[in-house]
Formats: sequence, structure tokens, C-alpha cells
Amino acid sequence: MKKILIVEDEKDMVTGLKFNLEARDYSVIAAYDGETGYQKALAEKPDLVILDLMLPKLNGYEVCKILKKEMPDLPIIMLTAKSQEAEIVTGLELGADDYMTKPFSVLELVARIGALFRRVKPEQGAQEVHRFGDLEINFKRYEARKKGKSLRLSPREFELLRCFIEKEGEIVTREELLHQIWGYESYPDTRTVDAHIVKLRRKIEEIPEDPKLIITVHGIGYKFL
Amino acid sequence: MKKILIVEDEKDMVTGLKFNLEARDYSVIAAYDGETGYQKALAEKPDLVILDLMLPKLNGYEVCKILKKEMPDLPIIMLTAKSQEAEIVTGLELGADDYMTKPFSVLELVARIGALFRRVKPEQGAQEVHRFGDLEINFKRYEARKKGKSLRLSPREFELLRCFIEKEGEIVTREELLHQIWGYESYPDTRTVDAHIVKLRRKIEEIPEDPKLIITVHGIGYKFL
DNA sequence: AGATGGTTTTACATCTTTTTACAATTTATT
DNA sequence: AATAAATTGTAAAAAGATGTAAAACCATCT
Repeated sequence: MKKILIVEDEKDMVTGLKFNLEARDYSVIAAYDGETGYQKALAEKPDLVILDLMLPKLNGYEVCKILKKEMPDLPIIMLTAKSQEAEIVTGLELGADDYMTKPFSVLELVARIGALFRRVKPEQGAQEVHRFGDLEINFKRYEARKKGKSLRLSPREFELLRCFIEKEGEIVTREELLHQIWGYESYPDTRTVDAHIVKLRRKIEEIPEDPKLIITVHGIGYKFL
Repeated sequence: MKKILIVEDEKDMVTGLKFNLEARDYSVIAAYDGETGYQKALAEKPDLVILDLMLPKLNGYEVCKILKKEMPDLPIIMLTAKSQEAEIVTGLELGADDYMTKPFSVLELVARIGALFRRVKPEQGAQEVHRFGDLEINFKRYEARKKGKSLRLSPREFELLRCFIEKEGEIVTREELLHQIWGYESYPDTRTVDAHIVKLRRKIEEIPEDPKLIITVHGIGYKFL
């Protein structure tokens, strides 16, 4: 569901918009001044912002300018009082994607929102984030976290984790790992896998000497979780 | 220079628009009924169409519908007589990208055209401009931006980026890069690629020491995004 | 020639992977 | 149960690959 942030100080306007947009299955959040509007945009990562020009604390121009800098792909629709043509132009050149002059019709606004979403890039590939307890791994971005703190895993360590996660709960043999990660078809004696397991355990296990995630299956290989 | 097609039967309107748009350095062509409008759109491949709703032979709806089918990336701005809200909505759902009700101000129209082109640029047609997060690269013009600020990239750096972007997500080996960019067929030991990678990272990565865009794949090469 | 800006090489630092050697553990055998 | 054999854990050394600053090189322009 698409999330829309309304930044507008007139409460009646907000409730009206909210009602109409929620009726059309958008999730709506609001802010009543520029500053909190800006903060909510960053924190909540909405799919679209409806931004009034006249705002307390930080006006719409400023918010628009900052937002377009920090979140260039976030579409913004500006709301303006009538007949401020010069301002309108500036608004658009500031980076807003569309605007409406008050009073406007909600139908029209909704239609424009639809058009805007249609135009905007469809969301890029599903962020494949895997979670195991307090462990988070994003293979696409090569990022890993434990309790929110980022871990530095080497490529081999990522690959190992990937193999384990693909076969969560099942036993993975050393031969399989050597084949998958190293491409070796047979390698009579190498301790490479074990060495990497040690390092990986040290990074992801609570007590590396008593592992709870990567469990060794004697004579065969390892098992994840 | 951007080419704009006006499909409108009121000649005064056409000459007025033409004058104003040409003053802003657009190349303008016109058609006075729906049918020739449609044909000119196909033949001349304009960058944008301004389309009146009421037209002889083939009305704006129909033209819009057909055009959006055959040239889905061509932006269309609809012109309508006032207070036809339902029609407006339909117009937008038909695929028009924006619309204006008559009488409208030329300043406003120009602003919207600008906004439309800005919006449409990165995804459309020639795909000359590539975007990756807050990064923009135009290979044709040898321009690159990060968060809107322009970067000075050397030719080699552009070539590197081009190779990476062509194979986004896939691994690119050093040998491939040496072949593609340098034309070397085999070069046992050179650190040239690495040296350029360092420079490129310094320019495009947020934290060059912890790159998120150009990721090294130990023993093989690099991977983009 | 000198200045400039990009490119390549060099040299060394750092990081990753692999091997080695040995300790600890498990399994098999007597 | 005791011992031997096999397997795994682990630290440390060795090997290999990459990161990076600085020097050397090279083409172009003035």
C-alpha cells in the first residue's frame, strides 16, 4: 500500500484529504509544520508528499528543496493559494513534480496522484533481507547486522551464510560448500571451510565456542539454525 | 532541442502557443484535427503532445488512447474546456500525463511542460541518463551528478561506469574491463584497473572505504550495485 | 619549454584466503 | 574403559589479492 505524507497546517484540509485518500486505499500520515514534515518524510519514507507552500517554521519551498536533495526520487505535489504564478513556476523548478492551487477538487488531486504513481519507477527489486533472531543479512547489498550493529563479513563469509540460509535446518556437507563456493569438484584435504566457519562463528554467534546458529554435524558437515 | 506537437483546431490558440513555446526554445509542430494529429505523432516522434479534447474527425480521448498504446512513453498534456471534472479524471486515467483547463496561463503551461520533461527524462526512450540512487550519469554528454552536484569524471572513469551499468548486478572481471576499455587482450600484471576504481569510488561512493555501489568480488573483479 | 590533467606504474599497506600445525573432540576398536 | 583413529577447532604463518598514495609518464595546450 502506498504511503502519503501530507504537510499542511490547516487541520480541516488535512482531515478532508486524509478521509478521501484513505478511502482510496492509501495510507496517510500528516505533519502540521515544515520542520516535522521534513522529519517525517525522512523517518517514514512515504511514497509521495503533498506539501503546502505556506507553513509554520519552515515553508514549503525550503522543505521541497531539502527533500529533493536528500530523497530525489520522492514525488512531491505542492499546494498553493491561488494566483501566485511566479511562485508556482519557482515551485516546479525547485523540483516539485506537480502542484495544485487552492481551492482544488479532490477528484482532481486523486487523479493526479494516480498519474504520478504511474509515472514513477516501479519499486526496484525486492530487498532480500533475511532475519534470524538478532541477525540481519542483505545479500544484494552485501550488508549484515547483528543487533543493529553492522558486521564486516568477507565475501566467503557471505557465501557461506547464503548456502546455509538456502538450506536452513538441513545438513550441508563440506563437499557441497566446496562445490558451491569454491567450485572445487574434489579436494581431498583442505581445511579452508573449517577455517572460515571459525571466523564466521566468531562474528555471528553469541558464544562462538558454543554455537547456536552454525552447528557441526560430525563426520558430515554443518547445519544452520 | 525538444519537439512539441500541438493538436488543436482553434488556430489562434495554436499560433499563440507556438509563439510562446518557440520563444522558450522548443521546436513546435501543429495539427488541426485528431486524425492528422495522430499521424504526425507517429511520423514526427515529438517529445510531448499538447492535445485538445474537442477535435474534428477524431476527438482527444481517442487520440490519447491510441497514442498511449502505441507510444506509451510519449507524454501528453490535455487541454479541456472548464468544469468537466469527470472528463478530466477519465482523461488522466486514459493515460494523459497532465491537463489544463481553458483559459489557462501560458506561464503555467510552460512550467508544467518543464516539470513533465524533467520527470520523464531518466526513464524515457534513448535512456541516455542513468540513475542510481542519488547518482545521475549522462554518457552522451559525459556528465555526472551526485545529489544534483556535478562530478568531474575522467574518460576512463566514465568507461568504467558504462561497463558496470551495462552489467548491473553481475560480476565484471578485470580481464573484461581491460578488454573493453583498454583493448588489452592479456596483461599479466597491471594495477591500472584498481587505481581507477579507487578514484571512481572516491567520487561516487558515500563512504569510499565502505563502498555500496562498486563492490569488490575477491579473486574475480567487481560488481555494480 | 612549461603547465595541466589524465593515465599508468610503483611500492607499500591492508585485507582475504589458504595452509599448516597442533589441540580438542568425537567415534571406532579392542 | 582405554586406546587409537578420525574429525573438527583454532591460532598463526604464508600466500595472494586489493586498496591507496605518490611518483613517473604522456599527451595536449599555451
